[in-house]
Amino acid sequence: MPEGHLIHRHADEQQAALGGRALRASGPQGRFDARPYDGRTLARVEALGKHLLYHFADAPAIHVHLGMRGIFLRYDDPGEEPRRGTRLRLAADDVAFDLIAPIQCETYGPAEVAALRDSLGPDPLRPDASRDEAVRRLDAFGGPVGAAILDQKVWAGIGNAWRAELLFLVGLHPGVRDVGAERAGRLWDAAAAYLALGRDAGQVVSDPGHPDERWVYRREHCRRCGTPVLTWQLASRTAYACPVDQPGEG
DNA sequence: TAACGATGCATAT
DNA sequence: TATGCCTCGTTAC
Repeated sequence: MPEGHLIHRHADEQQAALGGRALRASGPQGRFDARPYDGRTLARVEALGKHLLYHFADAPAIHVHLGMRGIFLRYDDPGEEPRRGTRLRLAADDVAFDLIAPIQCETYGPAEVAALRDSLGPDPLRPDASRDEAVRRLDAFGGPVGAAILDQKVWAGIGNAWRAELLFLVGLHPGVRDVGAERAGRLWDAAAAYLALGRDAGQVVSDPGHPDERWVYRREHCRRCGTPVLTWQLASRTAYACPVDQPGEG
């Protein structure tokens, strides 16, 4: 489930629980050497799109990407044994967070942190994101809008479920190529609003009155009009669209 | 209980 | 293009 809204949720939760505290760090699985971090103070947990950065005062950052399978487990008793395969445990005296099956968990020096920031477009959940820059990057992308918003260099944090639902919400077919500044701006505003709802709810929310429902994502029929949902491959992922509510095939 | 696909993407081929 | 992540929910058997 880890699209950007859940990464931000993890960052917020772990910042609140662990930020500013001296931590016990361990790598039970053996694939990540956590010893340099044991006893260090965690300055800040930061989300950038689907990436997490753990900043320490006197040590390089830790970079984590969950990929599709990565998860965090929270233990309110840090004495609990980590389950097999735990890549990283960060613990205070009253809580522990275990990282399982991430696609990336590694030490990042300042240059790597800077390169990561450079590689990502604006993140609709970050207060420092520029709407103008987001519109510029989307408008400048040559291909279909459904490929653009999955490209993390264009916007950071959107995944396949949000692609489907956000494009539905603004009535835009994923194949449309020349979105223009006005529609790009409306799509950005929807992303910022709905990802915030999703972060707070802990799931994709595309209809606040029915948070467990989707409009087209992984549906047979459009939830609004009942027309069969079209599916095809776009940017190596399954795209979903209602031909009635999202006209204008690219 | 097993198979399968999935909300991601780095890495190998 | 294929595969690997100590995964998970749903579906099929």
